[in-house]
Amino acid sequence: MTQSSHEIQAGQHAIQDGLDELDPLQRQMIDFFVDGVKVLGLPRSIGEIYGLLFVSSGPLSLDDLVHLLGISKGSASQGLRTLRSLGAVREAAVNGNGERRTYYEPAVELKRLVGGFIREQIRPHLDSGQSKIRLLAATAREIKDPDRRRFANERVERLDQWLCSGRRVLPILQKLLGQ
Amino acid sequence: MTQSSHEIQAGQHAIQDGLDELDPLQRQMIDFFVDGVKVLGLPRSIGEIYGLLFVSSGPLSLDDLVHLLGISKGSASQGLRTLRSLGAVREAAVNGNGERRTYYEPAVELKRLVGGFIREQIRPHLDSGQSKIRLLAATAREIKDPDRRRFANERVERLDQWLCSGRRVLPILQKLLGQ
DNA sequence: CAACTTGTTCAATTCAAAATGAACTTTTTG
DNA sequence: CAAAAAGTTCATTTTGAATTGAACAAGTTG
Repeated sequence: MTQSSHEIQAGQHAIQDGLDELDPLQRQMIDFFVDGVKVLGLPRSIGEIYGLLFVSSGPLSLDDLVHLLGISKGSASQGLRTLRSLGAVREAAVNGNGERRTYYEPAVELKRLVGGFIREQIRPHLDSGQSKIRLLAATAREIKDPDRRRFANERVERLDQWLCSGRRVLPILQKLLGQ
Repeated sequence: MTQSSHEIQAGQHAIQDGLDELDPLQRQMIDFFVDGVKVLGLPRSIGEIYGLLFVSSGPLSLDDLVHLLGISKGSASQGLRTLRSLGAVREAAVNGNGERRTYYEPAVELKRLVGGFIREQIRPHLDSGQSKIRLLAATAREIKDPDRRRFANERVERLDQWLCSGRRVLPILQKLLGQ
């Protein structure tokens, strides 16, 4: 009786892998998140996965996602990895008896989601931006012509200000969304 | 003497359309912005255009961009359109005599850039999100089973809170970056 | 008005990112 | 230990978005 539980878990699918034994609400919600993650520059499959978890009242396994969404095991695995790294899903405590697969449920607190996104997607870019600015500054210093050099320095300085503003704002943003 | 001026303008190119008579600083800066706009989900060409304008001490015409960056007239035109709509680029007052083409210079105040991005890219998504949530709410109301309906309403309500938080934060963000 | 110049539009093409699926590792269990 | 289940990895394929380029305004000039 290895696979008895996932039928009970969220109660929405049979064994066949047709991609659409989803009810209207589930589809709408998935669409919502597909669009949502696109805005954030994340792949559609991640929106589908998170969306389905978000409308489901119980946790789902990788297999559930594969069957219900009709996506490949590869996509599901990678998608879950990313969502885990963002802190957008967590492993659900396994209720079951001799249950070996892991079940996932969504993190639904905006604070946590925003925090994860900032940590994983924004900060790294700010950091790499910072180091690119250092290189730019070095290159600007090499310029012979004084006028051109002054102008270049001005612009590099401007970039630096932008990044600083960004850094300053992030924690505030996080705090404001965490109310 | 229709094209005498653009040589003087920013002083960096001959008539030939080789894509790289760019100096190291220009290339580095363009790379910086190519990466930057990718994060924002905008196409590479837009990063190239804005980046080149940003390092140039004088305004540039569409033709200048085409020649210096080695991109098509189509890309340059579309890119400029987007940048204009974002308020990231403005037409420069034409100094010249009988000059017919328009020259562009970058907006370099973070406030303006962020403002344009919010107005053009974020707000529309928040709005369409809002209306999708209304549809979701309607669908949720249709659910027969009381428990499932209650859960669905909870989740839809949660989404609504997210969007509200987003709306609340945007103006604050804008103010903070506009210091 | 005919020959240019400047810029836009949009169907066709190109290309990078995402999805697939088969091979692989690890763990379980009879 | 063999067979099966759960999940990961990664080379190939797919697909959607960006880019191209040719056709098309619109405006200018002799």
